[in-house]
Amino acid sequence: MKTELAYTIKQTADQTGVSEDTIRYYEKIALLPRAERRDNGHRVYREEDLRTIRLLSCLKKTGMPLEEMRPFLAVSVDADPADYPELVAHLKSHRENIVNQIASLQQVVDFIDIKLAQGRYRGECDGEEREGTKKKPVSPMEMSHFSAASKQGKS
Amino acid sequence: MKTELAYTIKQTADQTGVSEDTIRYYEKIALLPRAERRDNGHRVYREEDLRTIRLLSCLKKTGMPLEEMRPFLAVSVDADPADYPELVAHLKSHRENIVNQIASLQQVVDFIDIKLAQGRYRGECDGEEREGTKKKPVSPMEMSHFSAASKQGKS
DNA sequence: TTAAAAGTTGGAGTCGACTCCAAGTCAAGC
DNA sequence: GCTTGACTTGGAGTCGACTCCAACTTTTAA
Repeated sequence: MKTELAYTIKQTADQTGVSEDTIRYYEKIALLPRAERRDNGHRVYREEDLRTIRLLSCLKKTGMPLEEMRPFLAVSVDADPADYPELVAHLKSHRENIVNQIASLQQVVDFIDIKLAQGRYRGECDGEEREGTKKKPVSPMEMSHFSAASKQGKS
Repeated sequence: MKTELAYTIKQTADQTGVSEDTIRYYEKIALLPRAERRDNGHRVYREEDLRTIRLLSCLKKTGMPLEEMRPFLAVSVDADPADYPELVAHLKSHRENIVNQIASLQQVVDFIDIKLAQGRYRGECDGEEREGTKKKPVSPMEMSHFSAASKQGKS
C-alpha cells in the first residue's frame, strides 16, 4: 500500500505554514526525522508528518525553544507515554510551565482591559502581592474563561 | 518630596528578576527611559520604575518581542490611553494576539493531557477534527490562526 | 534543445536579545 | 595610601532560530 497521499516540501510548507527552509532546518538539527526521499532525492511527506510539523508550529507559537520540543515528538510517535516515565515527568513539568505562561498572558490581557476601560490604573503581572494592590486573582481554573473574553474576535 | 525610596541597579535587578545587564540593555535601546543618575553617575530607580520593569518582564514571559512592548510602555506612564486612539488600536490588536496565544497554549495543555491520560492517541493542535476524537472543544474562532498559515510578525 | 521550475546540499549571513569584557570612576574600610 | 566593591561606558561576543545563497540535478513544457 503506497497509496497514502504524499506531499512535496512546498506543499507541506503551504499546508503547515512552516517555510521550506525551516522544515529543512528542523530536519538538519534532527528535530524532525530524516524525511523519506524519492528516487531523485526529493523529500516526501505524509499526513503524519504534516501533523508533526503542525505540532511543532503550535509549540513554537507558545514561545517554546526548539530543544524543549523534542520530548513532545518522542511522545507523538505512536508510543504509549506510560512506557517512558521520565518522559511523563517531562511533559508534566511542561504542562506546569504552560499553565504559568497562560497565567502571565491572562494578566497581560487584564492589564490591557484595565487600561482600556479607564486610564490611570497601573497594574502589573508578577503574581507577587505588593501593598494594597488588589488585582484580580485569575485562578488557574477560571483561566479557561479566556474564550469568553473574545466573544467574536476575527481580526 | 524626594523621600521616595530609591534603588540601585543591583537592588532593582534583585527585586524584578531582570539582570543588571538586561536593564542597561533596555535603557540602551530606549525601551526604558534613561534612568535618573546620582552625582556619581549611578542609576537610581523608584517603585514606578520597578513596576515598569516588571511589566516588561511579564510581557517577555509571553514571548513578546521587545519592539512590540513599546506601546505598553507608552500607556504605562500615567496617561489616559483614551487620549491616544491609535495606541488603543494597538493594544486591542495585541490583546487579540494574546488571546490567540492563550488558545495555542491551551491546546498544548490539552495535547499533553490527552497523551498523559491514555497513550496511543495522536492528537495535535490544529483544530482539525479526526474520527472519534472528542477532545475538549477549544472554540474554532481562536484557533483560526493555526490553519490559516498566518505568518505573524516577521518580514 | 533549451529553458524554467522545483528540488537537493553545505555553508554563510542575519537578527533579536542578551551577556560579557575592559577600562575607568568613586566611596569606604583597613 | 591602597584595595575592594559597586557602579559607569562602549563595544565585542554568543546563541537560537532562522534565512539566504551558490552550485548542482532532475523533470516538465515550449
